[in-house]
Amino acid sequence: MKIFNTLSRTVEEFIPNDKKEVKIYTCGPTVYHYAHIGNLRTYIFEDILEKTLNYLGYSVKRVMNITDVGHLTSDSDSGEDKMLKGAKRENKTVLEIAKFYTDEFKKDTETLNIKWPEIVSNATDNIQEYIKIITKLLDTHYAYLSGGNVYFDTTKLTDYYKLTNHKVDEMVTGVRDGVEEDLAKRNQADFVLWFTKSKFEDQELKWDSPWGVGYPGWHIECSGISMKYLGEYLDIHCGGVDNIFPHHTNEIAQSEAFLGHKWCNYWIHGEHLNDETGKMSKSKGEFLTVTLLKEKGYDPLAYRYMCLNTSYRKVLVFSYEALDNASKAYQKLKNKINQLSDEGKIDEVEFEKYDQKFKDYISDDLNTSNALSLLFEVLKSTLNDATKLALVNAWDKVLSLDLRNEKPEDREIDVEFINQKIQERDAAKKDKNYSLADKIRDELADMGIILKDSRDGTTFEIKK
RNA sequence: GGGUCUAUAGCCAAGUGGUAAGGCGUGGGACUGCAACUCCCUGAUGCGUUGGUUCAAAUCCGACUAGGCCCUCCA
Repeated sequence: MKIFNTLSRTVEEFIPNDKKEVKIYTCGPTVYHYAHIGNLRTYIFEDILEKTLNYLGYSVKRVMNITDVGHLTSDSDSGEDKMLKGAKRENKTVLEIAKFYTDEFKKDTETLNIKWPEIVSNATDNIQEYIKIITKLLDTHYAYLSGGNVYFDTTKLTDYYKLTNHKVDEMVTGVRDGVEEDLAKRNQADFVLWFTKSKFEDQELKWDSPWGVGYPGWHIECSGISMKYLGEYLDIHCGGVDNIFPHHTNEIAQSEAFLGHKWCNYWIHGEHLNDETGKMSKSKGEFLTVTLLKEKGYDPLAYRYMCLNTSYRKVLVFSYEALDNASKAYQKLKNKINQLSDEGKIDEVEFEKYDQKFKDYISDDLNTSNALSLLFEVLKSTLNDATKLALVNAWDKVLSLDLRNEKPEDREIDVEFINQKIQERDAAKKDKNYSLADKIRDELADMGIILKDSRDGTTFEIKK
């Protein structure tokens, strides 16, 4: 497989440390509010990555964190603690908020057919890991104590900026409004590993540590959780592009200083979903959630389709026009598939030929756009239905678009009743009583039963 | 100011040196009582502008224009 590595800014051949099992760490959500669909785009991309690796024969061990402790808390930041803000907003404790929004996030991922990682760990469940790492960093002088906090000394590294190509001298502090310089730091780029002093006096969650009661800095959680579950050598670390700096830059710094060797070989970042004005945020413009899409009558998987129609490395601009576009295409795609019959024998030779093409596309830096085009090509081809369906079923393991409507077995369907209605309508049609015929059709439609007239008679389909 | 990315038809979008995939929409047709669904046909002498390299450029190089993102909250 070929994949774009942010470390080299080129597409590289993917070579895992262990041929059999690929170790992936993905940065999870901060659970202080509902996720918007832009947040979810990143998880869709990571889901495709994991399933692509599976499809190509690798087994994957994937770990994700849930940030359930306020981690804004740099003294150089005047923002608010997001977790605390969420708790205040809803009159709950931080942990209650975390639990609630973790569950909501999980529901959203299920709706979008995103596989929940094998291991998901809360930031607050791994405090001892962070303490272990920080202790060693202090012993080896990569870290220092100042003003009650533990800082990482970035000048101890020669390649601190290897992920971003930033130049130290050109860095500007306080570009964003309200950012102040932290005077306890030795160097501008240093960052906090452990807090005991913060301007946020009401931080709820605190733990004892060798440096006093406090809480971890926000970069240390990912390093700690990753190394705890995946060991010293990581294959892939993912996240949204916004994490490249400072979060991933600092993760590399502290992890490699701790380990004494290279930590992760491939850094893969998903681009954002923007709106017309730029970056999507929870406080600006319409708060686009999965629930909102449903309320507006969209199938959430149409959004997944929209994401798969382009590269994970390109900014996607959200518009209802684009979503309508994707919805229509997705619906038509499913219609085409659901009129195929299971009859016939699978043409193994053709199956292999097309399946190889599919693998070539998805292993080309996850080119899902071409994979979808190939799907349309197959449906248009002269292959028999059984072969087409076999390909659809196989590829949907990666695409996860529910391409075949499940038979609605969970719903009681009175086939007798429907057939009787169809007969009534046929009779009405024969009498040219079209108003009655249309009335019957509309009534059934209201019940979610869609009639389809064809040369061979009328059939019906149950809408989910 | 520094870093980084993007610009292809009304819309989404593939394409990484060999003469512009695919989808949506539009228009026409088949089917139909009418719809819906499905099927067939239909669109860029041109890929932000402009120089250059080359037998050959959407693809490589330079300049310019427009825009996004990052530069200590962030997917």
